[in-house]
Amino acid sequence: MTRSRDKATSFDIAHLAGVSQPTVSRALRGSPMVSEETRRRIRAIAEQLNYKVDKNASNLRAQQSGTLALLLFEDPTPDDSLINPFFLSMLGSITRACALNGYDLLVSFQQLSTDWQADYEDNHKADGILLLGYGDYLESVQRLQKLAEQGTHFVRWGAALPGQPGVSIGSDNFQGGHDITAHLLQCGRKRIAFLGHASNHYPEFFERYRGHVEALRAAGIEADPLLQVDAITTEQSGHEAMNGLLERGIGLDAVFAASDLIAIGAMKALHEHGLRVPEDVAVAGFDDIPMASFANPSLSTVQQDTKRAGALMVESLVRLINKQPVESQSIPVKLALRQSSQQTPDVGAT
Amino acid sequence: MTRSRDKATSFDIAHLAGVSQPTVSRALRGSPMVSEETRRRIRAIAEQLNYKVDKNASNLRAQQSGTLALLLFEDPTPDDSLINPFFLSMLGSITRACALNGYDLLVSFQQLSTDWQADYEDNHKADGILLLGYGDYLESVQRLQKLAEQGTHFVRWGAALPGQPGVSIGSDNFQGGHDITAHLLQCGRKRIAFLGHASNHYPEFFERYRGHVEALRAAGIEADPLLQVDAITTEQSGHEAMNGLLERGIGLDAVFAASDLIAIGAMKALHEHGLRVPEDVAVAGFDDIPMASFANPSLSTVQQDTKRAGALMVESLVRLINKQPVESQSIPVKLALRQSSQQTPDVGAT
DNA sequence: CTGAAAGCGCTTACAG
DNA sequence: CTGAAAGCGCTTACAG
Repeated sequence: MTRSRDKATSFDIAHLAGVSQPTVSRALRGSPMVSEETRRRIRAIAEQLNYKVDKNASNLRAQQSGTLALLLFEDPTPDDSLINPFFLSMLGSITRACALNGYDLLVSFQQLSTDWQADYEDNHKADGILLLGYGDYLESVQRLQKLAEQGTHFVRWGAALPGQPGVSIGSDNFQGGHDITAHLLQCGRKRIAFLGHASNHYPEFFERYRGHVEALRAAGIEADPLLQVDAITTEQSGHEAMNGLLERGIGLDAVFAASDLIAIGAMKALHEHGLRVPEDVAVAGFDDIPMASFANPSLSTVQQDTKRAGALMVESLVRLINKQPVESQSIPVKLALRQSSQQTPDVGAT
Repeated sequence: MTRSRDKATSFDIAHLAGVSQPTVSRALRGSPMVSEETRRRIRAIAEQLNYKVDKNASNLRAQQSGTLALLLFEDPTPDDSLINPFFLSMLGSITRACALNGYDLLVSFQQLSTDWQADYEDNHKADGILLLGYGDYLESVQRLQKLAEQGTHFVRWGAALPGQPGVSIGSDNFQGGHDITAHLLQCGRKRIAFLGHASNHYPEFFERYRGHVEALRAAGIEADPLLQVDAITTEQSGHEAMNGLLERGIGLDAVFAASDLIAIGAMKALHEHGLRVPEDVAVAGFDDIPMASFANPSLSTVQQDTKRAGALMVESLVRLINKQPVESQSIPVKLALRQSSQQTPDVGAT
C-alpha cells in the first residue's frame, strides 16, 4: 500500500509491463498506435502505482504547458481584499471555462504600477494570457502592443475597438449605456448625471457614456457637460463624485453610474444629503454585481454576461494558441431593472 | 528589435557572454559563486535578449515547481458563477499571499462529486495544495487521510479539530458563535433560532452552534432543538430553513444564521411573512461578506479575517514544503454589529 | 504496432 | 570563481 516515497516514472511502468518506455507514453496519451491489449495492461499498472505523468518533463519536451495565465490588475486601491466584485465573478467563469477546455489556470494579481511584462508565456509557464482590468488604457496600450509584437498569445477583457493590438472581448457598452439611459428617460427623468470617466483613457466607460449621450440625443436632449463627473470603479470614488455634484448645487433627477460600485457610493451620498432614491433621484449602475440586488433600494443596472464572457475569452485564447482565426467580440447586455430607478414595486431580476 | 521568434536559451547567453552555460544559470539565480563582473555582463545580455528561464526545464531538473494549487470545491449548487463570496475573498487574499511568498497559484474549481485525488502534486504541477470548501467533512476526510499518507503537502481551510489529518487553518468558530449569541441575548432576545447544519458533517457550522449553545447556557437558557434547522451556505437554503420555521409556527425573536448567505435568505423569508427586522426578529450571520453591509437592513455578523487567513494558509503550506514544523491554527474573529440586530441607528463597520 | 535514439533547457554535483 | 558532464522524465521523429 504505502510505497508512496519515490514517484513512479514511465520507465517503472515499462519495466513492469514488459514494454519500452515510449510505448508507455503512447499508451497513456491514448495514441492509436498502441494495441488495445497493451494499453489496457499499461493503464492497469499505472493506476496501481498511482503513476502520474510529470508535467514538467512532458511540457518541456512538448514545448507547451496546458496552462493559461490570468493577470488581474488591481485598481489604484492597493488596499486589501477589495477586488472589484465584477472581476471576481469573471474569475469564476474563466476558471470554469478553463476546466472545460482542459487547461489549468494560473492566477496572478498585479499591481498596475508594476512592470508586468507578463513573462508567463516566455517562461513557458503558460501557453497564453488573459488580461483583466488594466486601468488607464492609454498607459497600457504600449504594453499590449509589445505583447502582440512578441507574438504572445493574449486576450484582454475590455472595449473591442478598431485598431487595437490583439484580441479583445467585451460587453456591448454602448448599447448598455444607451438602453439604461433610455429607461431613465422613460421613467420621466430629464437631468441625468453620468458618473465615471468619459475619455479614451477608459474606453469601456467612454462607450457607456457615448451610448448615454446617444439616448439623450434621440430624446432631443443635449448632454450637459456639468452632469458628467469623473470616477473610477470604487464606492469611494462614486461617493466623492456624487458629493461634488450635490455640493455644486447642480440640478438633477437621475444618475447613471458607469459601474455598480460607483452607483452604490452615489446612493450613499444621496442619502446623506437627505435625498430619496428613486423618488428624488433615480439611480442606475452597470455590471450587476451580486451586491446590486442587496443594495437599499435594490439597484437597477446593466447586466454583463460574465458566464459567456469568461467562456468566450478562454475559447478565443485557445483558438489563438492553436493558430486558428480569432476576432474581437462584443457581448450583448441586458437591463436588470430594480427599485432604484422605479417608483413601482420591484420589477425584474433577482 | 523584433528578433522575437525562437526564444533565447541559456546557451545563447553563454555564447554571447563568452562563458559556459552553467555559469549563466548560476549568475541568473544569484549564486554567490559567480563574480560580480561576470554576473553583470550576463544579466545585461539576458535582458537584452529578453531571456527568461524556462520553468519547465528548471522545475524538471530541480524537482519542484514554485507553484501552489488552490482547489475550490463548489457547494452542491453546480449552477453558475454563484461561488460563495466568502471563498472569493479568501481567493483574493491567498493570491496575494502567494505572490508575497514567491509562488505562482494554480486555481481549480472542483465539483464536490468529482474524484479529486488532487494529482497536482503527483504531477509536479504544484509543490503543495490549498483546500477550500469540501462540503461534508465526513465524506472528505478519507481523501484527506489519503493525501496525508501519500505525503502530499496540503493545508485545508476549516475547523481545526484534534485528530484531523494534515494541517487546518480556520476561524475561531466557537468564539464567533458564542459572541454573536451573547450579543443577541444582550439585545434582549431569548428565543434564538440557529440556521445551519449542526453535526460533525459540517464541523465549522457545528462549532458555531456549540458556541451558540454555550452562550445560551451561560445565560441560563437551554437550547431548544426545535430552533435548530439544517441549512447549507446558500441564500436559498436559508430562505427554505426560515420558511419552515415560520410555517411550523415556532416562536422566535432572533435568528443566528451560520453564514451570511443563509442570513440573507432568512431575512427575505421574514419579510415575506410580514415580519420586521430587527423589530420583530433580530438577525445575525457569519462571515462578513461584502453583501452583508448592503443588505437591507444591514446585517450584523461575525467577521472572519480573510486577509490573515489567506496569509496563514500560504505560509503554513510553504513551511510544510520546506519541512518545517507546522500546526493547525485558529484565527480570532470579531463582531460587525449593524442594523439587523439592533433597534438603534447603524453602529460599527462599513 | 513497437523499440532505440535523441533531445527539450535547465541545475547540480564534481573537478579544477 | 568557472567548466565538462550527467541527468531530471518525458515526447517525437525514425526505423522496422
